[in-house]
Amino acid sequence: MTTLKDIAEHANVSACTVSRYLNQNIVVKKETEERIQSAIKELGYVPNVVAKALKRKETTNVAVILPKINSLYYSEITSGISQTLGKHHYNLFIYEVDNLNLNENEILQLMRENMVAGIIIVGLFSDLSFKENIPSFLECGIPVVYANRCIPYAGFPLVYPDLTEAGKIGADYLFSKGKNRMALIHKKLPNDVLELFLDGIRQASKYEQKPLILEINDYMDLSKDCVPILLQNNINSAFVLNELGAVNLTKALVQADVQIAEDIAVLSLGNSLLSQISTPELTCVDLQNQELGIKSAEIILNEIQKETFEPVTVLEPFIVERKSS
Amino acid sequence: MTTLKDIAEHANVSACTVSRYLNQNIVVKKETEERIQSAIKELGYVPNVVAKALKRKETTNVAVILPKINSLYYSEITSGISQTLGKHHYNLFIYEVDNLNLNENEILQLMRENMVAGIIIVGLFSDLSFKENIPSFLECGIPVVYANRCIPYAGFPLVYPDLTEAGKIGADYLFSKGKNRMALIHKKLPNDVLELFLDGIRQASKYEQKPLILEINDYMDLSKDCVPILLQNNINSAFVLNELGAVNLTKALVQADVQIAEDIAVLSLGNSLLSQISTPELTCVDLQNQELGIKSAEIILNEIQKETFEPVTVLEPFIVERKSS
DNA sequence: TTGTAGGCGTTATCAA
DNA sequence: TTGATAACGCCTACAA
Repeated sequence: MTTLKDIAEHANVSACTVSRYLNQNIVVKKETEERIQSAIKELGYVPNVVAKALKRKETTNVAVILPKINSLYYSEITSGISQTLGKHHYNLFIYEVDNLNLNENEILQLMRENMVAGIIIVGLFSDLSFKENIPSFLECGIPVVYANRCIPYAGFPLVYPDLTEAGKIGADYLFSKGKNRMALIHKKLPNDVLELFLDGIRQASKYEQKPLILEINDYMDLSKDCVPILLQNNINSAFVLNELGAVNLTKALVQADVQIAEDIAVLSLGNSLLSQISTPELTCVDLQNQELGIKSAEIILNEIQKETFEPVTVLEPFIVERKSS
Repeated sequence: MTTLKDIAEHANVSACTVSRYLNQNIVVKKETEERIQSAIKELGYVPNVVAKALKRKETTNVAVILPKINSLYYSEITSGISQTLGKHHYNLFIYEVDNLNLNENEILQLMRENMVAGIIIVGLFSDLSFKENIPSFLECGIPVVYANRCIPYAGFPLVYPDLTEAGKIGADYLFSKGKNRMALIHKKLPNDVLELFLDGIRQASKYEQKPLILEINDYMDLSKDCVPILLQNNINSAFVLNELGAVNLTKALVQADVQIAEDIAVLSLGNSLLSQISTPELTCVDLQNQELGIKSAEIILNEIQKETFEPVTVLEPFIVERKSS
């Protein structure tokens, strides 16, 4: 393994000259530079990032902590993060909490052991895991971004989509299509998060409409447990706050001979491949997952490098019109 | 930051005793052990993995190199890898080649700089990137697993699904449903890979059937460019070697009033959420993506720790029956 | 513009 | 069973 010292000897300079030349673009005599360069090529020198990290007490590794990677939702966010980190020559660690079998303190220990430069915690917007642990992360001097959770600012940077705006533009859109009896369908969202959407819907309807709120779960048969309720209540639009739920509900409606869009419009929250390949293709509110990742990464890099950060970054959702409404 | 030395002083032993106690379970006097333990708790010691890596000249970080993470295909594989690495206390670096803007040599350099313990290269089975570079990885002493590519053994471990078997069981299944005029539809698969499937199909049909081979791409309108061909040729089953392609073809067929399963059976290659939410739900050949990840990780860990490896690991695909055939 | 020397936190070697 | 010492490869005062 070729080291800096080898290069130095081969180029007849000191190790520190090589180091400075390599790291800080500090001015070096032209002739020296050439000698160093050719030594590097000749000996095939590759800097040792680990040694550098030990000395500088900081790595260029950023950890992303998420429930699981194998979902379009999380992998889109991750992709945004990966893009941005890559551009800045940072490496990306992935920690899947669901697979790791570690509690939050053990994960903190893992982060410290590995001297990660920063941590991006990503969850569902209904999920608050790690929130209580962030102060201990910060105490250790590890920058954190808490992504995708809509909570009040509490001392660490937040990045999340504007769920009230999502509710508003969703409702606005459905009303504009003449749909005035809306069902708001969600999958185990806690009340405070649901309230964000409802706020938006109230704004859009000027408080004149109250959507029918329906909670679904993985074990329900939507055909039996959901569609009849919609029909009995003369619902003509369903705003589904869960993309897979929207796809499945659409299926159930089609099965029940409901005309999607004409009879009941379906609007899904989230714009992944799922909405696109559903039959009919789903109109949706795009929450900008990839952008969420990009922003999260930008913020953590700022924290790492400049030690300052935007406290709260809110992403604006938008409608993508397709066939289901 | 508390170091090993601090613990040593606090426990009145030498640093090396602490180190040995922590790492190798080497016998230590009960009393000493207790002193060390309490010092660790009292001072809140967290080992420094970076320093350890420098000294030992090896990290516990494994790099996964893949085209992009935001697809169900790659994220399932990644999830399998992540699971296994996590169990063995290894960390997972993700490098998205499509986002990285680096050529293969630069990526090699990145791996070396970071002293990764091993590399898992994941691609489509039709893609051979990095193949030529693997010898240089190995020269540097970095273990590599080349996952998902069906090539002859060439000195480094391979993990891939048995595509011939996939062709065989797919064809067997379709024949068993009385479908004797098959179209084999693929998306820019090179001939050698296509040939693997065809081999399997020949085995199943005892060389009596020749499927109609059709190549699709992202810019085609399947309704116009594909469905008519199937109808003109009296095709009654479509084996689609691309999951999204299968979903889209199914849509196009439904649009053309073709009865899926009765008129034309659709069989997709790959069993992600896409097949499940398609209408009708797609019968498919499951290639065991997650298992592919698990196996790849197991093999790289063996390479790293025991310096031996299974040369070739082949995964057996199986049919998952749903509604489309 | 360049060099010297010491240390980042850990482990390996050798000796006790 | 334990300790002293010297590295691992790099960076950074400080000095020249």
